[in-house]
Amino acid sequence: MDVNSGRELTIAARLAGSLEEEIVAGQLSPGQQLDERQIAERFGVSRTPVREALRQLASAGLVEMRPRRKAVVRRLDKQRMVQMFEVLASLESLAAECAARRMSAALLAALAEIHDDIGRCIAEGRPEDYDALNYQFHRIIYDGAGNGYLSEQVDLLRQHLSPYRRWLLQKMNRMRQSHEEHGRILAALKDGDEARAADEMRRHVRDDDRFLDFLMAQDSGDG
Amino acid sequence: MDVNSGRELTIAARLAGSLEEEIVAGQLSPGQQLDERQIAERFGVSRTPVREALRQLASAGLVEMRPRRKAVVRRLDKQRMVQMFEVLASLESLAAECAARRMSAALLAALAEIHDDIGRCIAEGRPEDYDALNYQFHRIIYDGAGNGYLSEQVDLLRQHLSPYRRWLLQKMNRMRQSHEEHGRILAALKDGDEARAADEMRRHVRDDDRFLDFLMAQDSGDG
DNA sequence: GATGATTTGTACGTATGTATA
DNA sequence: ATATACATACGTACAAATCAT
Repeated sequence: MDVNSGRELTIAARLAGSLEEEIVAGQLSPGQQLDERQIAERFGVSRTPVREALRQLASAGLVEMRPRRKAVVRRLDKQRMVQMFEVLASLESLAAECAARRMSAALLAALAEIHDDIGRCIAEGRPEDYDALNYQFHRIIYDGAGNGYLSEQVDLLRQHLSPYRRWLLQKMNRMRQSHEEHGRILAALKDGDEARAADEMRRHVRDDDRFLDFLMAQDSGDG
Repeated sequence: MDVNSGRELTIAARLAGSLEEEIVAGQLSPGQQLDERQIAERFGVSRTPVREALRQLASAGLVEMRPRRKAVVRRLDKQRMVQMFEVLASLESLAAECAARRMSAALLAALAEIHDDIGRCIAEGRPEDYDALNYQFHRIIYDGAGNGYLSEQVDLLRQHLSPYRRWLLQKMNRMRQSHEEHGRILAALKDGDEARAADEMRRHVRDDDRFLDFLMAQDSGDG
């Protein structure tokens, strides 16, 4: 959870982490303005570390900063979101491909276990646990890919998309279908079939994309 | 060159751009320490915007900042570099795949022209122009992919790798082979063959990767 | 459109932590 | 190991620009 509490980081770094969490969790919603002074007061610090944290988040793509304007939580339009899902699908697909080649037996077992957990979570009607378990499923595949850089990038991208993904999953119950897809990915990994693993994963993530497309066509899109 | 001179950006933003250019161009080499005060003096500003610029670059992955230490230009170890090339190959492959589907005839013509330019550049022995032309070749494919986010991400990744790529190309003459590979990519795009375009592109970028691997095994690796 | 209030951008001083003799 | 030198981290002050009236 609070990754920063242990080590003695700078205030700016802690702020960046906290703000990032709030954005990802949806407490700070896209389009919202971020007042430096207000944030500084809220955290009981001066504006200097706040500014540095904001600039860091801006560089990470979570907020937008224009020269003399308030920073705002970045608002993704439909097109960009679809584009990001397209890239996410490609990266996850790469991860699955690498994992099929390099994944350890232990990790594979852990993956199977998470898959079962998700199955139980759905059967017993506890959708609130789904998000975390789903993340773990994918996370294990990143780890199994043995590519730390890929891991970081995919993680970042998922974080950026998470506010919207959450909204997506809230509105429609895609969990059942998603779980079946997980099953196919798992099977491909067990077989060590790189191409099939990559393909199933790409399809899996792209289904989320199509859903999003469908949903945003219903809600009148943003500005 | 100085993209920022036109608009009225903040000093911090200008600094971030300038420092990024210097890092990418190799004027600031990996591992080098960045002294806030020294940079501030060099650009004739105070340390505040320098700090913000450094934090931005840190978030972008170009420099490393640890709490009370000097910021240093990020030094990529061999393993990480290989991992980054692996991701780059995947993203470029995705771009080629999308481009095969969506690329306009005009862009395709431009691509063919650049390809010929590169051919001339090699034939006439002007290797100094190669880098820029090579970048243009790839750049046109990103544009043709019609995915702005992908474009940005690939661009960023190439920038991060460019110091090492430059060193790579200086040491060995891979241009001729690279040009042949470009030819195959171009042909696949003309045929509108998504799978082949993606595959050729992945192979093309991975060849750079293997080269790097080979080279770094010769020079005694860094610490 | 002009003016005042608010907010961002930059400079600088002090405190705290790091490296070194 | 202690102390000295030094660089960073943060806070505060002021200037410049934006927004609202």
